[in-house]
Amino acid sequence: MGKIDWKKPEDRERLWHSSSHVMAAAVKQLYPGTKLAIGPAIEEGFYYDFDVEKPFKPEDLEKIEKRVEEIIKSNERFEKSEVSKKEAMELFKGEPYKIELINELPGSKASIYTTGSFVDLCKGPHIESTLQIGAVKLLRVSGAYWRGSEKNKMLQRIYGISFPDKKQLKQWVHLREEAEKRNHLKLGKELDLFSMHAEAPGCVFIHAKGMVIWNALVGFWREEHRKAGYVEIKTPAILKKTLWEQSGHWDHYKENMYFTQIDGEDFAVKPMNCPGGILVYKTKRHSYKELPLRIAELGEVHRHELSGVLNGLFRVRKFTQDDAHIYCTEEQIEQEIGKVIELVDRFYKAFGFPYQVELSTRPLKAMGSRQVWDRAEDALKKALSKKKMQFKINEGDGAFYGPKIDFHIRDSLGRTWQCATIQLDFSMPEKFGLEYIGSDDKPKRPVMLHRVIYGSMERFLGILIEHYAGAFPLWLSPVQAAVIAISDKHNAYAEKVCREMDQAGIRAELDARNETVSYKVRDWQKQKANYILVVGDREKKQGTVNVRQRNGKVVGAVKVKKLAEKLLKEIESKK
RNA sequence: GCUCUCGUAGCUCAAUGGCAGAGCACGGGUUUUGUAAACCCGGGGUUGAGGGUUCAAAUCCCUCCGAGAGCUCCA
Repeated sequence: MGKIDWKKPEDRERLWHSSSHVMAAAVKQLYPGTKLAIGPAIEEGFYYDFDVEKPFKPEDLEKIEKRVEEIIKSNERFEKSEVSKKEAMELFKGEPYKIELINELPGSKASIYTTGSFVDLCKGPHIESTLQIGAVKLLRVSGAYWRGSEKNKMLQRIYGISFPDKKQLKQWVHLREEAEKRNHLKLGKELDLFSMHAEAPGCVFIHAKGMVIWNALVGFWREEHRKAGYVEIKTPAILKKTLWEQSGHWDHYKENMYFTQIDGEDFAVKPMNCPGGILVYKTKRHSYKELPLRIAELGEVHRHELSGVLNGLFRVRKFTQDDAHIYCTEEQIEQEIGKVIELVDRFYKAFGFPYQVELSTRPLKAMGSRQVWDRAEDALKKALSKKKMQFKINEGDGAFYGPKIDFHIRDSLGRTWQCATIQLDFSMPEKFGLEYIGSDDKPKRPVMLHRVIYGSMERFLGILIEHYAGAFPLWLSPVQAAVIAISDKHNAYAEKVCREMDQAGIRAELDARNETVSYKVRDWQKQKANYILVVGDREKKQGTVNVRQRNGKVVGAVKVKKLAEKLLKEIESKK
């Protein structure tokens, strides 16, 4: 019997796909009326979709898992055979989903796999025997639409994962528990960074400590944008319906917008910042000499997302975009894209995020001429190539008004997030009749570039919490130094140290509580303060603090001034 | 929006039809502390909301609200 090579993706796929068959077999044995849909291997594990009368309960999963284990032990072989479509139809009589699939098969044959008494329509490949599945765990059950369309019936999907041996399962479970410890909702509560309330579903309440991180992010953002030649504006949240009709949001985005009436007139809460920004652009005549105009806005937008898609800080209804709109000539597109790419790279390097780039091109229903699109796509490609960027092309995935570049960062849990995006827009300038005066004294239409880097401040904060597991680098950390007085005799000195650190520009917090040193050290360690400074008689006499690093290492006595200098350097380095 | 699961003190959780509890946190006191939890005492609840079944409901049923995991969606 061949060995499963865990490192080979194709072997994992064989194992998982086979496991899904075994699970389907178990379900069929336990619930004979069940209709089978499909059961593929996925990135991590497998699932099988079932059409059942009653949805599975968690207890059912245990039962199914037990039966799966029994089937595995019985050493069933995976046997492939080819039958005619007609035979297949006969074989899968009473399985409407399989019949639908058979009907769509090209040619006259169908490939089937038999495992014991279980038969499935399947191309394979599979493992040889169920004995090769060393350990299985069924993870969860959820609804899933047949063929992924909400118009179809909702089936019951069971997710699972399997391994060649039990030890690997144990490791995997352990890893998952570790990952769960960095869950941003949990850490957000423990570290007092933010909260969410039933009174405002999908909205975030950012606490004082969370705001420290937020402001550090904004500070970095402002500094980098200033250096990159941006100016910053602020536009209102509530704007008249007529503006949204003009921008096209009324037609295309109404479902996701919040509305209100004031003095008998309709208003909408902005879901995007561009129309407001455009009004600012239009307050005066612009010359070609001013272009490119880079106008940034930390814009708070509201989008009425479906209740089921809300997800902690990752998907919210009210969020802050680190938006910017660049108005430029067509000739300037390439250069401007290049500059945005550089900016994005600088940001992600600062946080240690690896990222991938995707380019989305002209969709079927596109606005503007093919030539303009070709030039625009060309400009995007050239800008990427010039930066020696590897990128994936998503044909036809662009917005209707222009092609776009997306940046996907990978977080510590291995999930990818689309954060930064650069979108070319020929549509808005048209709709709003934007102009600049060219060197020939004739009015011209500028191209508009929409871009974000963090994407959403709220989501980026969530990603950072998990990325760093709550242990923020010094420049972002809410409490950079906690000063612990050994007894209340030392409170005055501790307070002095705290003040000195504070005046040097370090976020220091005094802990003069009537508790033991151990208690306070433990507390600050849990709060992930970067440095814990213990002061008692010795330190008071020498004008020092006793430094303990976040990793638990006690460095020893350091003069207050020296420590402040060292920390400032560390903050400066953003490490 | 759809499917499943969940909602008990500020937090983490217990109580499975029969007196709503524990630890932490919080308040008061003792203690004056040297690097991951000192000790004693105390306050704290319309069990998410509303309705129903029952002699009796945190527990069973229905509706609503909220959350989590998925599905669908994602300018």
